[in-house]
Amino acid sequence: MIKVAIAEDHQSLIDGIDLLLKYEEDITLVGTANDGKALLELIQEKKPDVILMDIKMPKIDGITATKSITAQHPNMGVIAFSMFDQEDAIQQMIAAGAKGYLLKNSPLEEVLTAIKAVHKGDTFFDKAIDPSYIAVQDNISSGKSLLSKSEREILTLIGQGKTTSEIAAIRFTAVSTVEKHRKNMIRKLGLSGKGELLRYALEKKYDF
Amino acid sequence: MIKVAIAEDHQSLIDGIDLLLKYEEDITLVGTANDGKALLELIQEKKPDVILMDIKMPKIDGITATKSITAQHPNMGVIAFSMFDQEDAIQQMIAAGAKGYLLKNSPLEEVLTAIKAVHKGDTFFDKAIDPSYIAVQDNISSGKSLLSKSEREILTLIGQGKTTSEIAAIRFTAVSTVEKHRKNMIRKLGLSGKGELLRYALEKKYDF
DNA sequence: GTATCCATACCCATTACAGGGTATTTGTGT
DNA sequence: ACACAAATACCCTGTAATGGGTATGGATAC
Repeated sequence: MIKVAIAEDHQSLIDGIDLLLKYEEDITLVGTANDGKALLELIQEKKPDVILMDIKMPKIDGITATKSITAQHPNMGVIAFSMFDQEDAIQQMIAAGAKGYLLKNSPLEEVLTAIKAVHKGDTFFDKAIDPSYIAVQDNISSGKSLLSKSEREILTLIGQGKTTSEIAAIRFTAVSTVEKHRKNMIRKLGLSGKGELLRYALEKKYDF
Repeated sequence: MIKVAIAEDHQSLIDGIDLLLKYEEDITLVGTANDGKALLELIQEKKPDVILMDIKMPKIDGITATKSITAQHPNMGVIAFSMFDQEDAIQQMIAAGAKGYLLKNSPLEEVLTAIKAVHKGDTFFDKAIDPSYIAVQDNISSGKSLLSKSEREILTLIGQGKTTSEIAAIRFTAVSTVEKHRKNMIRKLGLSGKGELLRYALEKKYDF
C-alpha cells in the first residue's frame, strides 16, 4: 500500500486526483495540503511514501519544501506536479531531490504511473519534458548559481517587501552589509535603477 | 441531459472533472479544449448547453472566448473556472456574459452544482467570492474599478519600471501630478512603505 | 446648490535605495 | 602560496518614493 500526500493550492485539482486514486487498491491518499507549510506539518504525522508536489504554492514553495523533505526524509519520494516545463524549474526540483516531474498539461493518469515508479525506487519524468533537461543532472549537484547563498536569501526577503534595515535585523548584520549585498546582486544581474532589484525578485520568483 | 464542454489548458484538471462527471446521469461531457480557439471550433459542432471556461488560456483567453460565445449563442451558459479571485477578473467575465464563476481553490464538487444551476437558468458564484464583486453588476457595464483610468495607466507604467518623472514625461503632466496619483492609489489600496506600489503592480500583473 | 471624485499642480519632510567607492577577514580552489 | 569570491562593515552622494498636506477646476450625482 503506497501512502500518498498531495501539496497543491488548487483544491479542485486535488479532488480530481482523489477521484483517480480512489479506485487504486494499492494506493491510499493519506493527506492533502494547500500550501507548503501545511504539507511539512502533514508529513510529520502521516509519513507518506510518495508526495505529489506543486511548485507555485503559498507560504513555502514546492522547491523549498522538497529540499526540506528530502533532507529529513530521504526515503520519501517527491514528484513535482507543475505547469512549469522550463529547464530551470525542472533542474531546481531535481536538485531539491525530486524523483519525478509531471506536467499539468498531461493526462491525469500519468500520476498513477509516476507514483508507482517512484515508489519502486525509479525516477519518472513526463514524456513532454525535453530529455536534455533531465540529462544534465550531473551539473545540478554542484548547485552553481550566479548569486551566493546569502544573496539569494536577501533577494527572497526583498521580494517579501522587507526594507534593508528589516533584512539587517533578520540576519543580525549591519544595514551596510545588506546594502553591499544588494549592490553585488545589482552588479551581477546587470540591473540599474530604483526598484529594479525588487522587480527582479518578484518577476523571477516563478519565471523559470 | 446537460451537454457540457470544458476549456482548460491543464489536461490533468480536465481529466479530474471528467472523472467527476462520469457518474452524473444527467450530465454528459461532449468535448474538451486546451485553448480558446479549439473551444470555439468545438462548440460549433457539439453545441453544449454549459461551458466550463478557464480564463488564462493559450490562443484566445477565456474572457474573449466568452464574449464571442454569448454573442453567437446566447443560450449557452458559460461558467468561469479560474484561479483568479480578483474583482476585475470576476467583473470582466460577468460583463462578457458568464453566468457563473468558480474558483479552482474550491472543492471540485462545486462544478456539479454550478452546471445544474446555470443550466436551469440561474447564476452560480463560488461562495469564496466577495459578494460585492457580484453585486455591483450594474456598474460592470461602465467598467467601474477601484482605481481610475489614469491610475490604472500609471500603475501599468510603474510595473514596467518607469520612474515617476518618466511617467510624467509620457503623460505630459507634472511629476507632482504623478506623485499625487501614486498617493491616491496607495491610499485606495491600503498600502504603505517604499516599493509597495511596485510590488502591487507586479503581483497583480498576471492577475487583474 | 452641495458633495464627491478625478485630474492637475504645488508645498514640505523623511528615508530607502542606488551608485560610487574603501577595507578586512574568511573560505575555497588551484 | 596565490587568486578570487563571499561576508562583513564602513565612507560619501544623489534622488526617487513615500507621507503629510494645500489648492483649483471640471465632471457627475443628488
